[in-house]
Amino acid sequence: METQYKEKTFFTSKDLALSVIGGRWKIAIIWCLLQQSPLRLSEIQKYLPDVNQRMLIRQLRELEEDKIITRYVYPVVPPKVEYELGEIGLLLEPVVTSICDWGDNFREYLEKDVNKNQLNKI
Amino acid sequence: METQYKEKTFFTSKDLALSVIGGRWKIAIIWCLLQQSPLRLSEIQKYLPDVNQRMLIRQLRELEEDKIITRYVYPVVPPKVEYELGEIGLLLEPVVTSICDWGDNFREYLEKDVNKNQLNKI
DNA sequence: CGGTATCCAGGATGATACTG
DNA sequence: CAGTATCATCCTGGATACCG
Repeated sequence: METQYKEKTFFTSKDLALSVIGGRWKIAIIWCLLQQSPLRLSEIQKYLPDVNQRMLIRQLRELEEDKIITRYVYPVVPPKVEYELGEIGLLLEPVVTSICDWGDNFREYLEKDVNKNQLNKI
Repeated sequence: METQYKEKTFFTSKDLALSVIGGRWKIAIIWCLLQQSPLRLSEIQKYLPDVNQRMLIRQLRELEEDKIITRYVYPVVPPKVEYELGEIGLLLEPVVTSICDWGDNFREYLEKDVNKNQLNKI
């Protein structure tokens, strides 16, 4: 999902939000930066081993473009770059928290379901 | 994004949640069903005119598979099908709400930004 | 270290037409 | 109405090579 709000004029709040945070790995990236901040690219990669580097960088760039995160480049050798949530990015904490909470509920729900099925087999 | 939790063994809560609700239009669909329920396919399409029918149906099927929504088929002519959030799907309300709230914040943030840029031009 | 460039493959998404 | 089938396109992922 690409950033689109610059080209469109009308958006509901959910459409606007989803156009920014709906990308494949964006919530995961924001989750990382809520755990620890700032983070270097290599550190984000440790948090998210399933994301390949190219995709990770793409999503980071898009988040940067939308001012969700800030990218700090230190002019040193070897290069050092740090990522950090910006003002509006930090406000995503309730979104990430509610998603994680629901994930917990869903896990319990799945386990209840497993138990039910096992009972049915008796 | 496809449902994956059936094949994988280890998941953080966020990964589990995202594997279920991370699909391109799933949050939007859930948003619809929180506005009004039950809904027929054609009604969801009115809520979400940007989603093509094939994709909408796919995402509905995946959500059904994961027990987030329930699909009721009435054996009438012409066909009548209704969609409704299930027990665990209803618990997604805080997720959708927090996303909408953030969207509002982001919109304000963008407008502040526009004003700043206009001031800079003076 | 933190990228970019390229190629290739597969899956996700979209547009359109068609059907029971 | 609620889909399915088909075809085209875009997004994503993996591997690799290379650079400042």
